[in-house]
Amino acid sequence: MTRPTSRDVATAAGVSQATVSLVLGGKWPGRVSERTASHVRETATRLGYRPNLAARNLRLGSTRTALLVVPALTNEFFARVYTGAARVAAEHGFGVVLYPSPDGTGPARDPFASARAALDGVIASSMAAHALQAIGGDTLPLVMLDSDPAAAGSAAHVNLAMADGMRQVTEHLLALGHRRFLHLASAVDSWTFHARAEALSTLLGPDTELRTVRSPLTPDGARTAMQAALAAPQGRPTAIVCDDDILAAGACKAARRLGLRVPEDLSVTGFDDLALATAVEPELTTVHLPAERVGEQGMAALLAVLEGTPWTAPDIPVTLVVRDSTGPAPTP
Amino acid sequence: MTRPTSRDVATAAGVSQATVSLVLGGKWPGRVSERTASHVRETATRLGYRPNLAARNLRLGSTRTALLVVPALTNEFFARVYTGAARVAAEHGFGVVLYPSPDGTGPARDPFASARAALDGVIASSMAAHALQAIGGDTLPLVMLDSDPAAAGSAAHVNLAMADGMRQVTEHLLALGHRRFLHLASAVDSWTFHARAEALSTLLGPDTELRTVRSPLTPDGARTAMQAALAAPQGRPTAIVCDDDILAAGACKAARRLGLRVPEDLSVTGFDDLALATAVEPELTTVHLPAERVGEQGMAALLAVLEGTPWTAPDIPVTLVVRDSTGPAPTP
DNA sequence: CAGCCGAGGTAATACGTATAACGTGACCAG
DNA sequence: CTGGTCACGTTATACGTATTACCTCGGCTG
Repeated sequence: MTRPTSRDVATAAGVSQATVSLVLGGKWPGRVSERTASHVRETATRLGYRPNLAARNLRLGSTRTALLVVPALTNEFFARVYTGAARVAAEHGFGVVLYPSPDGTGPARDPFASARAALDGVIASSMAAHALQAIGGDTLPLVMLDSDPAAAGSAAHVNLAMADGMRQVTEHLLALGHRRFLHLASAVDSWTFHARAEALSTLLGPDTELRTVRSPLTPDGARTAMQAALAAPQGRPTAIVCDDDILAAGACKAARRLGLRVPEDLSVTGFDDLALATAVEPELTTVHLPAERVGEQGMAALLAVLEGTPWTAPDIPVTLVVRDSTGPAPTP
Repeated sequence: MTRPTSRDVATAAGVSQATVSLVLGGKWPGRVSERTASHVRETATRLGYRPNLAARNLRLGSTRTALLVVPALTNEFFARVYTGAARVAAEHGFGVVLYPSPDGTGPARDPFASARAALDGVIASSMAAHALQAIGGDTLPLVMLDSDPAAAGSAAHVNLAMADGMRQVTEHLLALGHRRFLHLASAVDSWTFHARAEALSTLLGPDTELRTVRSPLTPDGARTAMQAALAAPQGRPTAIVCDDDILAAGACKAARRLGLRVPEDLSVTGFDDLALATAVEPELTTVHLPAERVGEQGMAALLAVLEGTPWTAPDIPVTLVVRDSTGPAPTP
């Protein structure tokens, strides 16, 4: 009725529990004869034996499980980060369990208890990193994703080359003749967005104009923000640099409602390169962020930390993908 | 150096380990004095004590952890299912760990080992349900999502009212005067899509025309499928019923490339009501599927099964959301 | 024939927790 | 003064596994 234990297998096979453990653990070269080994294996499968992970974890003192802290999985970017992390984890016999930190305000409840399993380490996305440290996450090996390198201190971190991405955006737009910019920025206050904003303002020359509007990461948020910004009496921006494809899509829509054509009257760029970017029309010019690679490197970094190996890696490169939402600046 | 155990707390507080366990477990009304209880609590926090989950799980014989098997998290629908399941789980002190079954072809590797923790139960989305049973998932309490009620047998299942959703779609389109339909169906061979196809073909009257084209769930897939279908010499369909918003968005795009306006020349409907549906233009008329509720009910069903309570619930209702991608059938 | 060795196993133990079963005084009733 | 009860804890044990240390016995060496 109840699940068979290694001892059940042992008695059924007429050997000791230790032998079962040795055989199934693959630790029997020279300790157990081939004959009994195969007999044990056969008995185990016959009984449908599955090792009790809780017991094994207790014994080994390690669960081979990492906690990934992300704001929201419904954001495709983080879903892809998870996918990458889970893949690398699986290759090393690790598992990944998720802790969604609501609204990027940091963990609402104790993530270490919420993860029902004991944890070997933590991978935290930028929005939650410091909040996590405050809770005491630093008692566990920690890897931070897209976090301020200065604040990260000694902790391993995996960053995207956000500033370089912004450089590619501005160079593209400047080459197209744009001089009046609107930065449609995320309302979330994380290093990622801070780094982008800073890069943008330093990259633009003195003969340019830059306004910034912050908006929640929803299409509606983008639309209302845009309406306010474009309705302003003074010279309209000709290029909208958005922190996110969702914002960019909303911006395109808002522009068209105001009678502006994209990209003829207005150029729009995004970040992330979500599936959305090629689903809308015009297809978005956007900075492709290799989200899976962020997850992969995050997990790789954690594995390195767990082994005691020092871990460093250059920022993950990002590339601007030019599509149909950007064009030459309109001539007045 | 190493993490403190309950025994460490006990010696530090000058009591026995059992007392620590009782106090921290909240089982001390009348067994421990208020004075020592608070002293123990204080010592525990001072030492930064965290219970070893592996040990607790072993002792209790339960991990309060469920496995959620879904095809891919990057599909917003399943990300939302997870979110709902995780919320209800958290309310009951449960955790949810994910097993992404690649391509809906079923688990590639043993999911029970991949989940590094012992499991209390499994919630499997339709695509993987039977594959899961084949592996031996039926040794664990099982809840199936969107699976064939006939095949589900005695297992608890949570289904969306797909047939009713399709009814709403067809009624809407028929009322608009459409008679020639194209079903842009998913290439995935699951009950969900089978149920929809069957519903569609039985709901359409004899004076109508229905063709079916299957396509992978990507924008490009939809585009090529559409091009083939609309280029056909015989009478073009005036309404495209898509199994998915992604397909619908692709269909709209393909139509426009062929010089057809949506919805004036061609009506398009979707399923799911993803964020995409309101991001594209025209905004999609689509069947809203309450994905979070699927997750919530799935978890609730599992909790009921674990308690031995019989669990049944009516199909989760779905509602057609009429937006801008459907309109009156063109008059020839 | 004593001694030894290696092959093939087994017995014992620890991991950290939750809980059932069992003290132990103090205080009070008889 | 004795027995009982209650308040407050403690001792002991089990969960299922991995691993260390030990055992046994046949064969081989000297």
